[in-house]
Amino acid sequence: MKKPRPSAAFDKKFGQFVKKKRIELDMSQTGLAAKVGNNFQNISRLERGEISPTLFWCYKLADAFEMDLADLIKELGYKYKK
Amino acid sequence: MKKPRPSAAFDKKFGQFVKKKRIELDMSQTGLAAKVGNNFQNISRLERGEISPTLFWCYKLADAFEMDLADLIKELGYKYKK
DNA sequence: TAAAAACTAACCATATACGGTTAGTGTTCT
DNA sequence: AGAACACTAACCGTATATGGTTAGTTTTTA
Repeated sequence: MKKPRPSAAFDKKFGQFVKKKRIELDMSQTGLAAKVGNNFQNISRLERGEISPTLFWCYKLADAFEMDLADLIKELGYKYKK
Repeated sequence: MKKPRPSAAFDKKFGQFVKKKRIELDMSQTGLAAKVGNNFQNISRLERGEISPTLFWCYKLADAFEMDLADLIKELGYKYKK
């Protein structure tokens, strides 16, 4: 068993949130990928919490969801505690 | 001349914003690094726009600044245009 | 002025992200 | 049933991030 990234729990929660949003907007992973200039494999990995998205990535996601990143973050509601 | 990352302009702006915030709060790069569990070299790289921080990273930064990430993003005021 | 601290910048090794490919599963549609 | 679509999951090669080291410059402090 290899050790998880420090961001593992956060990434998983964020991925689930993205998936929920995407489905609410009736988009496929392929469709979302096209909007953010990425491929559907990475969308899949993101939603499963396998990767830690950059802030820039998240901006493009928010754009695809037609909302401000600040609002997306607020909706996510994750509170980081050291 | 090697081609810049697509996020280059964004990263630079974010880095400048972080630097401004850090100085306002009278923190050194070393001090900030300690708060976010990182090293000062990476803070330097971040501020110079050399790297593209993960969303998780940004959460810890916001925490070090004692503010919500959503508010930090709002203050940054960057609007991504595809 | 001299020492200490802060920062930039290169380099290196390792970890993670990324893009693409292939394969397999499940669902929907005709 | 068969075809098309959506998704997961592995693999591989390349790019980028990360942590650490070293060196050099600027700024602050004594």
